[in-house]
Amino acid sequence: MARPFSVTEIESKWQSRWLEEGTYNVDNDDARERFYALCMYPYPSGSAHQGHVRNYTFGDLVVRYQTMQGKAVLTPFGFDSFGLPAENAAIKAGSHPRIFTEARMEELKSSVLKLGAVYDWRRFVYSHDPEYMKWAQWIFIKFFEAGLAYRAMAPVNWCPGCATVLANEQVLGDGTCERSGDVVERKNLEQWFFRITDYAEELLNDVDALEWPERVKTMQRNWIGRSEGVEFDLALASDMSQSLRVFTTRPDTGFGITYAVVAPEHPLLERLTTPEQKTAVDTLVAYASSASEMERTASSDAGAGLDKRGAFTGSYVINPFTGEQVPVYVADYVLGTYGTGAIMAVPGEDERDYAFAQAHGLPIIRTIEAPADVEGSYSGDGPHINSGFLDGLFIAEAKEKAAVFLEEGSNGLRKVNYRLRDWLVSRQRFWGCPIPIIHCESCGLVPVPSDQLPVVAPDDVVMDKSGQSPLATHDGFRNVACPKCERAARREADTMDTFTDSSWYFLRYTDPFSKDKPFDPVEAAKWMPVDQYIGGIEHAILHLLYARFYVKALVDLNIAPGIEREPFKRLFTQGMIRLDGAKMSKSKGNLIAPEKYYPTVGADGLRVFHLFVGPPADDVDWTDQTEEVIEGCARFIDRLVRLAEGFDVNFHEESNAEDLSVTQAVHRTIARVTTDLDRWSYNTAVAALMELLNTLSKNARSPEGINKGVLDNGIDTMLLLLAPMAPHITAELWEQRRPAESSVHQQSWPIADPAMLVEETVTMVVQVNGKVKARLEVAPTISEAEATSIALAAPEVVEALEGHAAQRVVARPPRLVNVVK
RNA sequence: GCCCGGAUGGCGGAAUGGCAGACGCGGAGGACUCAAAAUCCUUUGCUCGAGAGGGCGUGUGGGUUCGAGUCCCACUCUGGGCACCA
Repeated sequence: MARPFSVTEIESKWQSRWLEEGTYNVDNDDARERFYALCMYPYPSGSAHQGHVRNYTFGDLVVRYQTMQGKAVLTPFGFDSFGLPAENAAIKAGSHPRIFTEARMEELKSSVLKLGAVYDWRRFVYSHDPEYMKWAQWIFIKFFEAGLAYRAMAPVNWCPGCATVLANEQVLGDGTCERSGDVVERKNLEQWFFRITDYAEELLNDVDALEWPERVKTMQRNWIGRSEGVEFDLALASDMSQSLRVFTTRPDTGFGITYAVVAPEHPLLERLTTPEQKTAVDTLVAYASSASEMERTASSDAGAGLDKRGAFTGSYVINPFTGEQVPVYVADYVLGTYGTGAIMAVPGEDERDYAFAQAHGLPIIRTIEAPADVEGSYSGDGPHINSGFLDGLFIAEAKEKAAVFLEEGSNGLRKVNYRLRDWLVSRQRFWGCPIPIIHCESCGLVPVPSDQLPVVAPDDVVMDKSGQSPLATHDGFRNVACPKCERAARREADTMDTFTDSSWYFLRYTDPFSKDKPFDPVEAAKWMPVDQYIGGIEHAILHLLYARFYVKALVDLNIAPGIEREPFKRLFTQGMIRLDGAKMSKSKGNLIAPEKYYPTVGADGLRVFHLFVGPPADDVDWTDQTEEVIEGCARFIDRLVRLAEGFDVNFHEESNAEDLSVTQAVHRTIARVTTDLDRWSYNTAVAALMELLNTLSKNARSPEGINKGVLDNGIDTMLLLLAPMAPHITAELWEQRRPAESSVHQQSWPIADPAMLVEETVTMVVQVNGKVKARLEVAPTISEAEATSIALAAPEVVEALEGHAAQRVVARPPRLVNVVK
């Protein structure tokens, strides 16, 4: 494609100018209104892929647009540079993860620069920077001292093929390892946790006020999974002084309890098991804790449809509602980690209990009248039956009465439970931030003194596949004197989950200059919360939840006093790019590198494509047609260049009616593009600019020509409106046309003149029975009576009425009149 | 199974309850050219018709309304999230 200008020359000229002049550097004492625009902290995966391009195109548009709106825009960049892929690559090549990571950081940085995205590079932050690690560890210690970080035994995901522990997100839905495909096993190890559950209630409540996509908010709510219920005791039939504590959200169904179930891990299981049942129970427990654990819980099938394996313990408990004895089972469908690890089972109203009762021949009693066509359990509302003092009541009222009953007689306690678990933050990996704790036999867990931070892993570590942290076998690293008693002690060998790094980087950006603290709360408060956060939907739960937790905790620990408790005011989640139906990603190897477009359509052309291809939130299918659409976007830029350079343009002196309508179109476009950019409708904003270009060029190329001032104003306005989308060519053309003025990017965003938005005439549609019969040019101020009378007088309407009188006339001046025959 | 989205020309997509298909891609025709590319112009939902013009049309079936792509009900298909959380 021959283009009317040199893409590479112009783009590299402006890119180096923005970089050298620090055009988008912004100081913390800037007097303008502030705006914090942020794209999610990227993992340095090498050169950018189209997903990055899309992300940074949107982010850069926001930065440049808000700058033209007169704001001081904070636009930082950095890297989430710790992580397993670099470690695996290093093991394979016998190299060091830092070498891989830093090479890839350079690649991605250069990709981003070639896209023309602008940042305040003085604020550059990356996770494996010792300066950053120091404060990451300092925060960990603060969490530890406040009891927010603790150690406990926990089951972790172990991949036998990779001989390493995996993060939850690396385990696929079917319980296999995303890399090797092996079935992931469960191992019990002592691990570090953050007490995120302390914040469950606040994390849930604060979701409501966030300006986030509704589906992301829903996903967060579901993940936290709040449920209200009652915890109470089921007395053992053999010894009424002993009891089994259970949790239920449906106390109203208590008359339907026909058995109870404890989890295989339940501490009381051994005592509940009678000698005759011991073999059956042991078999079940062995099965539940076996290597195929993940196969048991993870399934593509509905949970209730899974096999309901279980065994009778030999013991009985008393149903407090009926006084009857019911058997206690052990079953793996009850989780040891939720509620009390034991349940009352009500097969009549619970799907899972029903399946279990069917499989084990246990009685099923309905306690709510179900519609006639319901087979199996019924969880809907209805009057209670077979329920003594609850008979006739509906769920809400019955729940309340039943709760009071349990409170009075069975140690009942109303309780709220969450699905959310504490955050397991330790990783047996090398390429992460070391946990700054020393294990001392006499002093216990001792934080590394702050003057010894950061704890940095030594380079001469052997990274093998033993499965324990490579740091664990490095004596130089591990052996250390206890900071308290100075006796021989050992350093923690685990590193932190990389999600901890991305949980506060946006705070460090606000003040990366502080040497004596992670960030100055006063400086951070000037910028926080982030006004516009932009990223992929894949982070809808984990990253966003963790970062929200971090900020709340940092405020409460007085590390970030005065900062908004929610870090991200507005979130936009872009759609993903798909190739042949699969998400485009490095790991799938189905990338279309943006580099190939820079010499041809340029960054501007590629950016306009990403804006124009469809709604920013929607997924993009990369197809055969895509290349042609990208070229179409470059063609749009070329047509603008030719028009701006006066190619084939005719002028006339006096300004005429056509010129006025062109100027009106210019102002209408200002109004449309502005509202479109504000509501993230970038595809229609580009369409509006294409339309304006069509109007300008049509008039300028007509034999009568156009008034020069009108055309110049039209082109200048287009350059301003297009500047955030195609920053290079607009800067170049602006400089050519107005060499004495400052850059297009330093201009104010244009404002539509309201007088120019008023049209002299509008087309009024006249319908008969909803079918369009006539179009009339009328004044926009036309009255209802006037509109009605000229509509009825229109020949097409008279004809359509065939002499009948109109039954009814609906007039919506000035746009429409509908005559009902 | 539960919870969210989505379904509009050949394709990507536009449309505060008021002219369906803006804008672009692709197609067709033309201008320029020895020719091609590039560029520019015209045209392009389907269908009947020589034409004027008519009929049909936003996944399906109902409903509300003078009027529905848009609102309501019931489905179908499709994408995603969660998934034995009591």
